[in-house]
Formats: sequence, structure tokens, C-alpha cells
Amino acid sequence: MDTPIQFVVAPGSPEPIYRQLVEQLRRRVAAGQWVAGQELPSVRELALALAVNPMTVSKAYGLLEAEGLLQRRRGLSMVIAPGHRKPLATRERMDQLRPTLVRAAAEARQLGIPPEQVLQLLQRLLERPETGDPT
Amino acid sequence: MDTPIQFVVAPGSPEPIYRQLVEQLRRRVAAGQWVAGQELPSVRELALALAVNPMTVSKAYGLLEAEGLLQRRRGLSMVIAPGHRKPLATRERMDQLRPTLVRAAAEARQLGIPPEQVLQLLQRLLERPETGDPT
Amino acid sequence: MDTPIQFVVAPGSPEPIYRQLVEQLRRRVAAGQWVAGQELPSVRELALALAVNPMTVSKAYGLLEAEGLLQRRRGLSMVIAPGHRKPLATRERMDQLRPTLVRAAAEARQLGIPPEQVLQLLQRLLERPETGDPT
Amino acid sequence: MDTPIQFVVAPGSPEPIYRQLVEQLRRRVAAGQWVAGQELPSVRELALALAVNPMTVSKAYGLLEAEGLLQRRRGLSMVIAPGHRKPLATRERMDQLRPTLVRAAAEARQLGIPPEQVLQLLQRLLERPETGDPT
DNA sequence: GTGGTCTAGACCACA
DNA sequence: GTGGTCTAGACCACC
Repeated sequence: MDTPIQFVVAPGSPEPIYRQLVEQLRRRVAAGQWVAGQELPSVRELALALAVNPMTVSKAYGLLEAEGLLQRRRGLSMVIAPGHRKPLATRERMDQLRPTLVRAAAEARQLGIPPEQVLQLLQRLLERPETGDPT
Repeated sequence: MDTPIQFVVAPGSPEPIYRQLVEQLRRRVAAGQWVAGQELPSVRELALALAVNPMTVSKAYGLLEAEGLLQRRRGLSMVIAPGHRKPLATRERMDQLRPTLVRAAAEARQLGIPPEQVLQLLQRLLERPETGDPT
Repeated sequence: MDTPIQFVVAPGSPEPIYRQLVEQLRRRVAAGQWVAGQELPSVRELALALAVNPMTVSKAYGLLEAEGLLQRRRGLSMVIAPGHRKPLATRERMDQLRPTLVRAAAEARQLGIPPEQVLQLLQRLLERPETGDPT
Repeated sequence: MDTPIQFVVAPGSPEPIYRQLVEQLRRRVAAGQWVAGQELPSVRELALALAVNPMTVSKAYGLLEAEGLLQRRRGLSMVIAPGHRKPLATRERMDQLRPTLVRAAAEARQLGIPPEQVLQLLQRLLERPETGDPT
């Protein structure tokens, strides 16, 4: 309630919820939007906010900890691990985005849609997101 | 037999193989790249070419038949069903592409990458596909 | 039932079961006792044999997959990932053992037990294990 | 104040800190290294020195007091309880060490390391502790 | 208050 | 048959 919950989740998506959380957090740290030392919402708090089982959130946090992105502090809530002070270089963030764009390009090509139209649509979506912040 | 296999498959992808096949074919018919009456590779042939379990190919064909996109001809290989002579209107094809672009836009935003750079990369990918034709 | 279950688990231990499994498998692969391509017992089978919840086994397998030691094959049981053909060099296996020995040495020192006696006891334990194969 | 702090703590370890403290003290009393009447550092002092939450130290002291190993003196710092004048018999100290050695032996066996090498490494560690005195 | 572990059971997706 | 995901709920350990 104090800090607004920064996560969004699409329960109907084929992508499992815990993975949506993992990737969202990865991206936000890469962007520097979340920085080292910052506290995460507690498992229970986030689970409540997302109307999701606490174990699902816990699984996401656990994976991120194994990955070194989060740090556990016994008895306290988790924080972004040190060593994530600054956003990644744009180049590296682009690398994270690339697979999705590769896929988009492949689909567009198979659909036979001319590049200009694809770019135009993407531009519009980048400027005003359709829905709040879907993952 | 003498038609080159037009399908590509990413076995490591989280997306199930049968679905990759289904959507690929849907897009190619939508684009008018494949038209009514055109013969598809046989289940065994395609499975062999893609190094995939024949049941997987069979499932994809089955779904497409149920959808009305393919037609089974006893003893012969499947063909694209009649009624798919012409490509869909661009507008409808765009609608098929949109979800992927929505997702790309959301990721780009979370990564904090400026729109121009995203568009630039996509443009490059549209012009010069990286790897053959990954789905 | 076919292949004997190679795992042992101490349910009363403070070390969580899933972690016992993870480390056991890591060691056995390091030792070359389990090699690339080898099939693991299925989640349900192992869970049954160990009288443990399937999710617990699944969690262990999942972590090992994330680590690259196991590979998932859709619809089939998991296998040891390629690239684990040969046992690790003795030196590397020693490195895996070292933390436990460091700890043992520290405890012995704090207890004021003379080195010869510690070594003697360990030797006896190495030759004839007390209990079957406790983790 | 003028006694050097004899405790070491590994904050990253899975073993809870309070337990590290408890067992360390138990071993040192068993060894006769610390004897009845000897003063312990105050909770605040020790907590400060170890960079640990005072409640953690307090919990350790509390457990040791309940166990009869420490004695609280109103307003003064705690001392080792009387009745701990002499070190335990070697046999009893060995029993305290045994579980750790059993575990080490099991790991070594699973790693397929020959006994001589294990013993050699342990010997080296007993003679020349690696790092100060890790628990 | 925090996170972690485990269970029992349901349901899905893939081959 | 395989593994994966999620839920609801219990219990533990740490601070």
C-alpha cells in the first residue's frame, strides 16, 4: 500500500505467471528503474495485490535470487542485489529486446505485410500503449 | 516431394512445436503465399525434414483441418482448402500481427529503450532477416 | 522399478529435501556415475519411491535444468544434459568437497581434537560407511 | 572489552547465525578452551563486532543459558557456568564431531574421490587453517 | 513481520 | 505416459 505495486500480470496468458514476474523484474533492473538496495514488495503483499498464490510469487523471487539479481536478507524483505547500480548499456538492453523483434519481423514477413506498415503500427504502440502495461 | 519444405521450427523454444507449425501455416495462407489446392508435405516427410515426432506434425495438421484451413484427401496428401484463393485484407493481417507488436512495445518500454532505436532495429530485421526464417 | 532408484533422502535433516536431491545428483554427475543422455527416474516415480510430494522432486529437477545439468524433453523424462560425458577432473571434484572438509577441520580445531584422531575416524568412515548412503 | 572477540560468523551461510554462535561456544567449552567463570562479551558488543542484529546474539545466549552452559548475572555480563572446569573426554568430543565427518565421507564417496586424497586434504586443512577460523 | 518448505490435489500441455 | 503450473493451507525458522 505504501509503495505502489509495480507489477502487472496477465493471468490468462500462456506464459506462466512466475515467469512474467521474473522477466518484468529483469527488464526493470536492466533499465535502471529498480536499483541496487531497493526493497521489493513482500511475497504476501505482492501475492495479495496480484490475486495470486504466495507460492507463485515466491517461486519468481527464488529464481531471481538464484540468478543473483535479488538478495535475501534473513527475516527481512528481499532487495535488488548490489552490482545493479546502473542501468545496462543500451546495447545490452537492445540484446534483451532483440528476440521479440526477431519474432515480430518473422511473423510480419510471413504475413506479407510491408515493412512501413509494421513500423507505423509499432510506432503508434510505443507512443501510446494500448493497455496499461501488459506483459 | 519436390516442393521444398517451407517450414521452420525452433525445438528449443517454449512455444510447442505443433503450434509453431499451425501458426506458420495460418500466416502463409493469410498472406496468399500458399493458395487453395496447394499440396502439403506428408506427415512423415515433414516430420523427417524437421527431425520431429510424426505425431506432432499430425496434431498440427489435425487442428488446421478442424479449423477448415486444410483438407484431407483419402490416400493423398493434404491440400489447402478451397476458399483460400486470395490473401486476407491487409487490415486483417495486421490484426494477426498486433499482439506480438504490443508485447514488443511493452518490453521496450520496460527496458527504457527509446522508440527510435526500437524502430531502427525492427526495420533492419524486416529488411535483412537474421537467420533463415525462425519462428 | 526397472532401474533401481539411486537417491537417498533424509527427511528429518535441516537441509531441505529438494536440495539434498540437487546436490546428490550434482555429485554423481561430477563423479561420472551418471552420464550424458542417461534418463532420470520420472518425477512421479521418484516421488513415490522417496515417499515425497511430486512437487518436491519437480523443484529439484527444475533447478538442475536451470543450471544446465539436466535437459527436458517434451513429453519424455529428463536426461543428463550433453556436455557431461566424462567425470570432472579430480581436482574439480576436490573443490566441491572442500567446503565440507574446511568446516570439519574448523570444528575439530575448536573441539581441540588432535589431527591424528580426526583423520583416523574419517578413514574408518570412508572405508565402511555407517549407514547406507546418507545425505 | 579487553578480551578479543573469539567468534567468527559466516553471514552468507545457510546455517542461521544464532546457531553458528551456539555451536561455536559449545565446542570451545567442550575443548576446555573456555572455562567456568570466564566472561563473555556483552550482547551489544558482540553484535557490533560481528555486524549482526543484537537480537540474534541475544537468542544464542538465551539458548545457551537454558542449556546450562552460560549463567546470567544481573547487571553484569554473562559467564561460563560453573561445572565446566575441565574439557570433556576426547571420546565425547569425537561424538560431537562425528556427524560432520559422516557427511564428508558420504560426499566424498558420491564424488568418487579416493580416500587417500580426502585424508590428505583434511590433514592439510587441520594443520594450516585456510581462513582465520570459519564456522 | 519476513521468506522457505512441504503437502494434497486439480488441471493443462506435450508426445 | 511425461513434466509444468497453480491453489489452499499448514508449519517452520529467522529477525
